[in-house]
Parts: sequence; C-alpha cells; structure tokens
Amino acid sequence: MGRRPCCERKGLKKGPWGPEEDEILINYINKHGHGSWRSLPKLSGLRRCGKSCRLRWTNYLRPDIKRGPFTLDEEKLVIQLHAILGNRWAAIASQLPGRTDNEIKNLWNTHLKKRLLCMGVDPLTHEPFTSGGPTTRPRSSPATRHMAQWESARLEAEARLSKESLFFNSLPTSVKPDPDFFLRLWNSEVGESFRKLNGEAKADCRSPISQASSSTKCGSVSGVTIDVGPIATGSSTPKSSRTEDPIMFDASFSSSSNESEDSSDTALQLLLDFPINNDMSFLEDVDTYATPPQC
DNA sequence: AACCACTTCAACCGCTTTTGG
DNA sequence: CCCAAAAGCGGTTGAAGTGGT
Repeated sequence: MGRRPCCERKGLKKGPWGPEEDEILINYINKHGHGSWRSLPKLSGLRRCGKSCRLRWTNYLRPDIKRGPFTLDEEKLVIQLHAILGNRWAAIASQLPGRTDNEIKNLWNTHLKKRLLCMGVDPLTHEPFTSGGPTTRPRSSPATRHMAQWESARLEAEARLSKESLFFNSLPTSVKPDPDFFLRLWNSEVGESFRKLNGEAKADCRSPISQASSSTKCGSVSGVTIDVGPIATGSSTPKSSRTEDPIMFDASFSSSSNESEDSSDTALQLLLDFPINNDMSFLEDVDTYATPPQC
C-alpha cells in the first residue's frame, strides 16, 4: 500500500495559481488567519490542497515578502550562511528578512552555485578545487579553513549544549540557545563588535576573548546586550514577521557552570577566529566572472 | 520566422519533525 | 509514552521565458 495522500486529490486543482485564487486566499487569510492549512481550502472555497495553499502563501503572497533581485549583500550573506549551515534553506532564509527558503534555494541552484564553480570553489564544501577537480583533496584558503573550523566547532558546541539541557532548562526561556544560536550570535552586535575589534587591534590583540579573561587591553564582552533577531541586510528593510527574543549575553550566562562557560567561550572564540576579510570580493566584480573562459 | 537549447522559478512530492489528544 | 495528524523542509520537476542560430 502506498503512502496516504496528503489531501483528497479528487477534483483538486494543480499547477500555477490564478489571480482569482490568489485573491481568495489573501482575503481569507486576512480575515481569518490561515488557521489549519488542511481545512483552509474547504473553508475558503479554494479547490486546492492545503499544502499548496500554505506554499503559495509563504512563498508568494505573504505581505512581508520582498520581491525583486537579490542585492549583493544578500548574495554574500547567502554564501556565507551556506558555508556554515549547508542546505538548510529555511535557516538561511530566517536570516534574510523578506526572503523565502524557496527563493534562496533557487538563487543558490541557479546563480551562486554556478558562480562558485566558475571561481573554482566547490559549492558543497566551499573549498577551492585543485587542478584535479572537486574530488581531489582541496587546498584550503584561510577563509574556507575558518569556515570549516567554525562549522565543526559549532557542531561540537551544539552537541555539548544538548548535553547541558538540564542546565539550560533552568534558565528563563529568553536565554536558552536554539540551533541557530551561534549563527545569531555571529550576526549580533557582539559578533560585529568583535569583527571590528579584531580588525582594528589584530596586531596586538590576537584573541580578544582570551585577552578579556586575562587583561582589559582589548575589552570585555561582559554585560553586552545583543539583539539576536534577524539581521537587516544592506538594502533590506529591518522588518520581519519572525520576531526573536532578545537575549542578554552577560556574565551570568557563562558563569553558571564551567561546562557552559566552555560552550560560550567556544562560541566567542569562533567569532574571534572567524575571518574578518572573507574573500567575497568576486561577488562585487560580477562582470569579471560572469563569463569566465572555462564557464 | 522557426526551431532548439538553456535558464529560471513556482509548484509539487515525499520524507522528517512537531504537535496535540 | 504512543500515535496520528499537521506542518515544515529540501529535492526535484516542468512550464514559461530567453537567447542563439
């Protein structure tokens, strides 16, 4: 016996949505909210599967959708996030207000992947190809090495955090890390301040966090309030329907246990070690790479 | 103008995860 | 805790659009 269909197939319309269907869906959701997607088609009078309605709304009709081409900043961000998160399109989309996972997935598959390939960068690993191609051992650039270090350490820290669930369960919900914790930390004011700090004082401040623990020369992170909500990219408007609880990153967060101190130290160390100057310059020089000889 | 190859992206499919009884 | 339903997610498809010959 095959899989039970997600909805009653008989008489349901498939394929592209018409303007009148869009209007019905928009009007219904504006009036009643989407409620249960499964029951929405019946209630609204649409002859569509609930799943199809949800997809149409979330990918196209939602009022906070930002249409139009991706900006350079957005493209850079997608590449950076993909290096960290892989094909977790929904997680990537959550960092780009107004963009959908489907849109980002399409952008990646149609543009960015090809551009990376043309640049000699493996879109899967974000490591440069050697002359032998993608299957040979890649030669890491500092930026891509950091990407890999970041990801492996992030996974390690995540695993540790899951072990520490007892500790975190005792915290208020607003300070509990979620799977995107480190990503949001990186995008936060803390991440930004460290990027700046690390850039300005690299010569005499190898690692601000280690300095912070032993000296005040390079500053301290204690007591910094970070807003870990979705970032506002270059030209995007800072609105979002997905609001995130701001969290306080302060001494109390990391001093409650040695284990958790390790975790937050790991996260901050990662922020510090993350390259300030990701070599994304190729994106800004699109013409140079739009038609490379081998592509 | 007609044909073909290629690209793009909205929509679908089916698997996984979450939720609620 | 278990199970079914619902929602979420990522991979894939195919129609429409575009450019080249």
